Amino acid sequence: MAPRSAGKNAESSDKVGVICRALRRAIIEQALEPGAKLPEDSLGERFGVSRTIARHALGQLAAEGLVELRRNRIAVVATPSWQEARDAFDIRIELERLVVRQLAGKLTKPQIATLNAHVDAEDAARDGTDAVSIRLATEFHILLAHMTNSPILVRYVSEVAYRCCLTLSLYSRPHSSECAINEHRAIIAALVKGDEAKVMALMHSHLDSVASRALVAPAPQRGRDLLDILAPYADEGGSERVVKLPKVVRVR
Amino acid sequence: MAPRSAGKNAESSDKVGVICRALRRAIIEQALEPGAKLPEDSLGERFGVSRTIARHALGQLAAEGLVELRRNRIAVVATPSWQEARDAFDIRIELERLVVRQLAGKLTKPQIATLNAHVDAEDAARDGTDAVSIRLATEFHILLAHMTNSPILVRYVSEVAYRCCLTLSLYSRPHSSECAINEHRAIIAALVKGDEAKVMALMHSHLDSVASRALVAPAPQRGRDLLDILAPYADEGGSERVVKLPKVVRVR
DNA sequence: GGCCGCCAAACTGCATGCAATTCAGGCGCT
DNA sequence: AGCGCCTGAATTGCATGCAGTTTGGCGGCC
Repeated sequence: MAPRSAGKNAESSDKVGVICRALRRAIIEQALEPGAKLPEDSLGERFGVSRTIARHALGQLAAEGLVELRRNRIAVVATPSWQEARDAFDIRIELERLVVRQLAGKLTKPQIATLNAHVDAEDAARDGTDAVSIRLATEFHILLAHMTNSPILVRYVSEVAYRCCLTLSLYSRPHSSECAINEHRAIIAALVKGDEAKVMALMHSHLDSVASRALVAPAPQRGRDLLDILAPYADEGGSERVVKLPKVVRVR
Repeated sequence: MAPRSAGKNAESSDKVGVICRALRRAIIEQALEPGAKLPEDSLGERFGVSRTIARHALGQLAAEGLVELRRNRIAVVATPSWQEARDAFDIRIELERLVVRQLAGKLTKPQIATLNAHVDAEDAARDGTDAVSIRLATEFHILLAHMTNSPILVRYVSEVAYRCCLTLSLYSRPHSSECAINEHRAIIAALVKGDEAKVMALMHSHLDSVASRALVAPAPQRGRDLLDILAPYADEGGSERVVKLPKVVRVR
């Protein structure tokens, strides 16, 4: 219970951080869809900074996997493959099991209140847009991570949760949030009760159900995926082996 | 076994990537100790690039937790607290259990050969410097992660493994590698045999033993830790509440 | 001697400029 | 009409320059 460093991470007080946070939020609220272009100029202009800063922000987001950066090409919002989405959920399950394992029976009263308040907010937002519900649902998990007081865990859970959001907006159109909210409440209850095994199982099944609701089919063909299919053949090895094909595929 | 995208990540073909890799390696080989200063100028000069690029590289490494970036201050190699070290190992254990779970019984012959060759290399390096053994031991784990063909898993395992290296160089001076090598061999054997539960247990105990060998004591006082102890009291909240104290503490 | 404040050097924060590359659309050819 | 080339506009890669901040050491003062 001893307060560890809740330290601000590297990006939190400068303009780069502002841009990162704004873009992250735009991405998880699906205002920016996967594949959306992010030119440095436009970003810089929009946020009132120079390209240098916008570029740096894109670098950070790329390191988090939210943005794809290819040399000499416009940055785009990442478009994870179905398999990557699945992988992200697998990792997320393990990380969040770790979170609730550390938290079981150790929550303070104010923490419990905070969690309940958050779920209430999720409830209240049920008749709002999907974007907001998704964001709130994700933030619930990040909130839990924060309560471990482990900056590393916070970072990884946040990142992977954002990535999962991204895949949700790619592979699952309808978002039914009521059940998720109930599951959140169940998790809080089990955490308070301190039943470690139970809460780990709950979290597991919660995430697993979100994942399987979202990632139902391997969906080999969906939307603009032709390039994804081609990608593995094109980017193998270090030496820019380029697949030569007639320019048939056109994105957007 | 279908080959997924083994895609190069964002940083791998430009000068930024070169600097990042060089610094990462220098850090895990302890050529750069925790706390070492990394001025943008010097880096740029050393690598023949401008400050802009060096700065960008530092940003990436900061995102990975290897470097600490404080506004208007020289970047330094990260100095994780003991608790952060412990957290990193906890996360690492979960992630690597996931790795070997995915890999159990699914290794191809060439993969097995690669792994064996690597452990042989570890063996051969036993009478070299500690730095090299540590690096090789870490690379064994990253090699395993690569074989899952999951770029996300590779990224997280690599990051957290590097962080653990960093803590090793902080909190544990002597490095006994023989047992680690044997444990690596045992893991390979169990992977080949396909015994999922066994290999997960092996990996768990392997990492746990490394961790407990390294992080024996809570070590509240060790080296330069005064600042770490003070940190939680100083950096709480967003608004730069600075602890005012006579300049007694001096680092280096 | 020890402590405080000041000042120059060092360093970062950021914008801008130039070269190189990619992109898009039009033109000519078949 | 369809296909390919070619050119200008858009965009990135990177270095440099300037302004603001920190650092560390020197001199003065107690």
